[in-house]
Amino acid sequence: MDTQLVAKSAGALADKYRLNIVLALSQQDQLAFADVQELTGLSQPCVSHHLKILADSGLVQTQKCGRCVNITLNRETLRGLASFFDTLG
Amino acid sequence: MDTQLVAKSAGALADKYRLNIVLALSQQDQLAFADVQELTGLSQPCVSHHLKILADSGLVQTQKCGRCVNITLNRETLRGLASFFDTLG
DNA sequence: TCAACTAATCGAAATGTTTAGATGGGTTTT
DNA sequence: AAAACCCATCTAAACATTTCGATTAGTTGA
Repeated sequence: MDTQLVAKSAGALADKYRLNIVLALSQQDQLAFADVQELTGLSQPCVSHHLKILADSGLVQTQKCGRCVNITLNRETLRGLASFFDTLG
Repeated sequence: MDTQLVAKSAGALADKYRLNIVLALSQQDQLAFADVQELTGLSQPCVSHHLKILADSGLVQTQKCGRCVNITLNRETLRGLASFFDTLG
C-alpha cells in the first residue's frame, strides 16, 4: 500500500459519518443505501457523496442490484491500512 | 481507542506532508523543526501548524530543548490506530 | 409506454483547511 | 544589554469539503 493511497483512505476515514458507515459495515457485512441514510440522518445526495468518497478510496464497494445499491466493506483495504500503521508504530 | 480519536488521527494522517513527517519519524526516531522544514519545503508557520495538528491528535510529541524543538513519534497511537482498523477488517 | 422509485449529478451556500507574510515571546550568544 | 535565533500565533488569502435542494438518469412495475 503506497503512501498516496494511505493518505487518501485516511482522509476517507477522517469524517465521523464515513467512519460510522465503515463501523456498521464491519458488523453487518452489507448495507442498503437507505440503511446508510437512516444511520447518518443525512440527505440522499449527501449520502451518495460520502459513499463515493469511501468507494474511491477502496474502502467499500457498491453494487447495483436492480434499482437499489448494496454496499459492502473492502476488508483488505482496512487490513492494508492497519499493517501500514503497525509497521510504522 | 474511541472513534472520535480515530477520526481525528486519521485526519491528521490524511495530508501528504504530515504523513511524510510521520514516515520520517518512524525511521529516525527524532527530528528537529528545521529538519521538518527541509523535508517538506514549507514555510516556518506552516510547519508549525502541521506539527500542531499531529501533536493534537497524539501522533507526535514535541519537546522544547533550549530554543529548538525536538519532535518524536508516539508509536503507541499508531499501533492503536492499526489495531482499530485491523479488528474492523 | 407511463408512472413510481432509487440513486447520481448539478448548483450554490456555508464551513473548514492550507498557506505565507508579519508580528511577538522566549532563549542563546556576543 | 543587544543582537541573533527559533518557533508560536495572528491575519488574511486561496482552496477544498460538506451539505441540501433541484434536476437528471436509470430501473422496476402497472
